[in-house]
Amino acid sequence: MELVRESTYRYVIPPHEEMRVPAVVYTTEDLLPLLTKDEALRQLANVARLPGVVRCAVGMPDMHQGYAFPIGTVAAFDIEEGVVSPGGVGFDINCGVRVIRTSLTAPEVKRVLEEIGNILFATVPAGLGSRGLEKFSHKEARRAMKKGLGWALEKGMAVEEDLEATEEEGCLRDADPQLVSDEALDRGREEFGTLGSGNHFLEIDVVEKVFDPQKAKALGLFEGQVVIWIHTGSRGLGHQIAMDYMEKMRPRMESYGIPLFERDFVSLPVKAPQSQAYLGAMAAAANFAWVNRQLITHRVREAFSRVFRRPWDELGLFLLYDVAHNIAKYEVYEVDGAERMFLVHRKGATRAFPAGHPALRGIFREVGQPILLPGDMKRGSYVLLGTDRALKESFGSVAHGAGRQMSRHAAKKAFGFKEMQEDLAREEIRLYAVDRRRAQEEAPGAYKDVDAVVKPLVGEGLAVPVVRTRPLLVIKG
DNA sequence: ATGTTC
Repeated sequence: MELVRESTYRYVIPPHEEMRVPAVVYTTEDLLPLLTKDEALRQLANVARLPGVVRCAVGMPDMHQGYAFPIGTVAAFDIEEGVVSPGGVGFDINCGVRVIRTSLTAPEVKRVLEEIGNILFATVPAGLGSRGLEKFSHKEARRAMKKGLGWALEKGMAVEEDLEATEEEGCLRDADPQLVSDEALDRGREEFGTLGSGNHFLEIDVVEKVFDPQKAKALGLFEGQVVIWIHTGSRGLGHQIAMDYMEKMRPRMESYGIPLFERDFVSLPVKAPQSQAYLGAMAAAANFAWVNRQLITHRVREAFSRVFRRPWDELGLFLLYDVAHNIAKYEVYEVDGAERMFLVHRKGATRAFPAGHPALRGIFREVGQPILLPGDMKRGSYVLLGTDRALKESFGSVAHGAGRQMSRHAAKKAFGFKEMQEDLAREEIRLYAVDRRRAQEEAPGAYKDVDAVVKPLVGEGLAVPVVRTRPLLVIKG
């Protein structure tokens, strides 16, 4: 696969064979060997072969092989000529990240860290197959999927500020819960407010470095501050919807003359009825995921309130922001000199809108949209801001995390749980894990260095760093 | 990622 270096951190696969547009990859020389060790570049070239793909297929520095589209991909499709692809969204629909601010400092929280950790570990269901504390009726589950965070607001488990600080205000209006299968709905009903497993986590971090004091202040962030990270998605519900619609859409591809590059590389024209149905069900799963992260937020607020014996708002536990990194949405871009609506797929990629963007609410319209970019449980995570450059080059998108550099299998063999826990303890990081063997797959060494992943994004002007945080306490499924 | 098997 020919990869041409066009600038320091921007590489291009020129269109060849049936590629309709180039593929662009943001990376560093150091990360380049990781990009070529699997099928990710070939998969990205396949994305560039799909009908109606515009400008370029974009690969991020955390890109690696996935089912169909690589994880770490952004691609936009023309509404008339283009396609929608469930494999361009991923199985965990609206997997995403949120950060809760606090007005607490590290020393204040360290004194009670064990108590908070024990409460959170007991009250936030985590692990594979974990069930929520409450099983909702079919009707209630459908209402939640239709209304997203508006539903949590009604239930007294969210405040208005939470909606303002969430991408799409936590609700895709196209959601149609009637398009969600009974099987998917039944899985979802038991999964409200659960963390899940794999790379999902709940973390208490401290802001260890401020890159931009003015922007940090505008976002309510300061050095030494305690913040909480939540990474989870739509659990079995989204997974079931993705599978259901791949099965429905696959047999229709031939009649539209769309090639099937691999089993899960399913796509149909945006206008096809099956595509529209997928988008309605996908939106329902996305809304469910926002509710899921909100219910966990509610538990976090309760835990802090209990330990500090003060209401959560007095402790400053407001939402910094919530971003989706597995989703497809209609967005406006300028392509070939004209502004139009496109269907943007982000799979393992985070939206990165700049200040002034009409989709942003409140303070974010002035400052820009926070990009929440988690690293690993030892080296920490970044908060950055979107830029005009990202809007012009990468469909307002950047990477979604450090990205794996080691397979799950290899990581499990390389890292024992106890040595990992001890290694973290030396850094004063407390680790809780439901499944120890599964946690081994998530060892820091299994991930790329988050600093290295952020470097090309900042270097090419797609994002501006605001703060870096480091973990004090980690909960894994 | 996922009732650990698409």
